[in-house]
Parts: sequence; structure tokens; C-alpha cells
Amino acid sequence: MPKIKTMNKIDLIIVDDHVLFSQALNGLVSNFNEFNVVTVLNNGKELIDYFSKENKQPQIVLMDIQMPIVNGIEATQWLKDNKPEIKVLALSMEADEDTILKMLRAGAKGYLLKDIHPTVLQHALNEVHSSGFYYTENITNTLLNSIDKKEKLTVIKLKERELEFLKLCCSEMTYKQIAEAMFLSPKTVENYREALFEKLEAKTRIGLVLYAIKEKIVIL
Amino acid sequence: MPKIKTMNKIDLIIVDDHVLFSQALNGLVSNFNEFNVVTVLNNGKELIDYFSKENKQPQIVLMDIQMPIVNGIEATQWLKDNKPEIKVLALSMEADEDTILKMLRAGAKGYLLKDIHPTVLQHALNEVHSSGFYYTENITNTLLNSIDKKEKLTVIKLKERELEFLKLCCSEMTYKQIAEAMFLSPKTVENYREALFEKLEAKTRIGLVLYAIKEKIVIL
DNA sequence: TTTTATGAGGGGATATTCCCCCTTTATTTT
DNA sequence: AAAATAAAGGGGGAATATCCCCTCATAAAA
Repeated sequence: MPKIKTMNKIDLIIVDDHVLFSQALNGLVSNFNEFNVVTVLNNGKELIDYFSKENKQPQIVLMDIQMPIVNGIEATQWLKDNKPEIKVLALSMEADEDTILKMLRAGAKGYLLKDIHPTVLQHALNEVHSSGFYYTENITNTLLNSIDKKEKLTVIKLKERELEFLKLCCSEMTYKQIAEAMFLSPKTVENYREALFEKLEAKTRIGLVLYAIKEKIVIL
Repeated sequence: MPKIKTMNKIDLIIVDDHVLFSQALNGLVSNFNEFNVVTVLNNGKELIDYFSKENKQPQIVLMDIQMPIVNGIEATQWLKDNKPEIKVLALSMEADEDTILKMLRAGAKGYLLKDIHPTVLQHALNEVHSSGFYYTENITNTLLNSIDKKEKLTVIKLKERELEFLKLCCSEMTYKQIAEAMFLSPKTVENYREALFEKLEAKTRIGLVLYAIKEKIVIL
């Protein structure tokens, strides 16, 4: 039997910090005979380092999102800025709108969840290579949802002092104590309270606390 | 060349809802020549169903934790109760104390994170098979930590009605409105409030809210 | 039979909420 | 340059809501 030619295969790089997954994925993708895994990297930093050393360029990067040091969003942005011809296919566990949006804005050509079937991955890789993109119904729906929400979203802007006050609200301090902590008169903190009630559409201090926690302004 | 014998291999089952991962893992483990992947299942329910149909029994189950329908902890508990001779090796992304503890209590013989190197997995599988368990340093440290904490932990028990009240507290309802919602007199909800203040060491309603969110009694 | 869970109340002290009102200092707009 | 606006700080007074005691009744467990 002659040697199998690999020259016509599509080169790709896997970036994922879960070594077990990335190694296993390596085996899986290597079995798709139209693809060739050039290397497996552990995070975005390694990807950036790779391109500053190597001259070889893959056509596709299979990119995880949550990774240490340089995450998938940052790495994708870097590729868009520095190697725009390389297509990034995001491969993540997170299905939340915010993450998907950030990833697509950073330049990802597709977004897959890790619970898909291997054949879907194969199809997606082929599509990304031939058409340049691959969007599932799921992702499209998320985008649609996001557009609907955008109207009332308008990203509420809080001033420094309001933020400080809001954080203190998420404690058992009374407003009087908060006033002391902020070196203000109790009457001034009432102003902050009223301002936040309006901005955050809250009617009680509980509402402020709920908002702060939901928006991760305070971490429990 | 003669057929490769598989009869001396150690049979194992993979349970993981991330199809891409489980399939890839399948390939990986199948390459370890001392192991044979009998089947790959998507969640704990499928595992339980499998044993009610099949007579074959694997020696090891490689079990993910967060899965739909029946999760890894429940499935492991089921195996302990129904197939105690099968060894469960947990394979998860969560490294939080609570999850690890629950999994080990449910009978897992080891706990690996998904960011380990394939060789570690291979070693762990061998150890679980030969020694019956495999605990990493990581896990041991977590257990030690947990013992230190236990003194002040004492797991606060809340009654049904208290829980109901606590959830309602995490809204902008006044106690009067909560009373109406619970079909109680405002004075009775005051009793619940006082009882929770004592149990949860809170001094204000904010304290209750903070506790409820921290303990995931309410999800935002 | 005493404890526990549940439901209800009185009375009072603080805290919170919700209106109004004000000054001073920057930053924009006109 | 003058005027308008925003940002930061402070206040009076009043209506509720919250908090903190303490007592009582009943039914179901222990």
C-alpha cells in the first residue's frame, strides 16, 4: 500500500485548556479524512505565541472560550486583527447570549456547543472551509432574541459613587451606616437611593440588591 | 495477522452528555490497549436503562457530573445501590468542594478534572481497576479543607414554609404582600422572619436575601 | 408529656420610602 | 460670555415598613 497523501487535507489547530478533551478531539478530527490537526494548544496565549514562531498557517482554528491567561474571545479578536484569513470555529459549553455575541463580534465564523454529535462537527468544519461560515439554528435564534432585547437594554450607566453605594446596599448596613462609611449625610445617601430606584426600576432596597447581584456588581 | 483478542481487556462505559467529548473520549480510551469501551451513554437515565436491559456489566464507569435528566451524582448513587461491584470514576469540570464531596459520598472511586493529560486518565483507570480507587492530591486537599470547615457548617435546616417565605423575601414584596401570598396574617410572617434571622444569623431582610442567593435557594 | 411546627396578636422603636426643598461646582450649550 | 445642565452634597416632614420584644392557641410528634 502506498503512503497516504496528506497534502490536500485542510489544516486546523485545536485550542482548548481541557487537555483530555483537546487530545480526544484531536483523535476525532484526525479521523475525518479531509482534515489534518497541525497542533493542539492549551490557551489563547499559546496560539498567539505559535504564530509569532511558526510560519505555517492553518485554515481553521477550533477554539474553546473559557481558557486561562488569554481566553477564546481575546484570541479570536487577535486572529481577526493579525491573521484575518484564518477562520475561527468556536466550540464551547456556554450557550449564553452574551458569550455567543462577544465571540461572533470577535470574528468567529461559527459557534458550536460541545454536546453536538461528531458528524455535526465534521459538517461544520467543511462548511466553514467551503462557505466561510456555519451558523446553527440555535445561534441564529439567539441573535434574534438579542435584537428584541436590545431596545430596553440600553446599558444602564452608574456613576462611581452610585456604584459604591450600591455595593454597600448589599450588606446588612442601614443607610445611616452607609452614610458614615461614605462620609456623607444620611440625606445624601437617600438621594443616591432614589436615583438608583429610578435608574434600576427598583422600588425597594431588595430590588437594588437583586440588580447588583444579577449584574455581578457584587459577587457572593 | 490474527484477530486481536479483546477478551482480556477491561470493559468500561462512558457517560457524558457532551456528545463531542464522549465520542472523542471513546476514541482516546479505545486506544489505551488495556481498556474496551462497551458503550457511550448521554446521561444517568440512559445508564440506568442500560442495566435494566443488558446483562453485560462493565468494570468501570467513567461518569460526567452535570448531565440532564439524571445527573452523575444520582447515577453513581444508583450504581452503589444496585451494582456495587462497578467502580465509578468521576470525570468533571467542576472542582468545587460541594460537588466533589457529593460525588465521593455517592460512591465514586476517584475524581478527575477534564483538563488532565490523557496519560493521567490511563493511569487512573488502571489504578481504579487494580486498587479499587484513585485519588489525586487535589481531591485529598479538598477533603482536608472540607473537614476544617465542617465545624461551623452544621447545615442549617429550613422548613418548607420557611423556605417558601425566604424565596418571597427575595423580591420587592412587602411582608404584608408576602403574608397575602402565603395566606397568612402579617404577624405570622413576622414569626418566620424572626426565626430565619436567628437561624441564618441575619439582622435584616437584606441578610436573608444574601443567604438565599449564596445558598442558591433562589436563582437569579 | 413535653417538644415542635404552625398560626396569630400587641405595642413600640427604628428604618425605609417618598414627597417636597436647597446650594455649590463643573461641564456643556447657546 | 451667559445660560443651561449635570453631578455631588444636604435637608424637612410624613407615611409605611421593618425590626424586636413578648404572649397565646392548637395539633402533631417524640
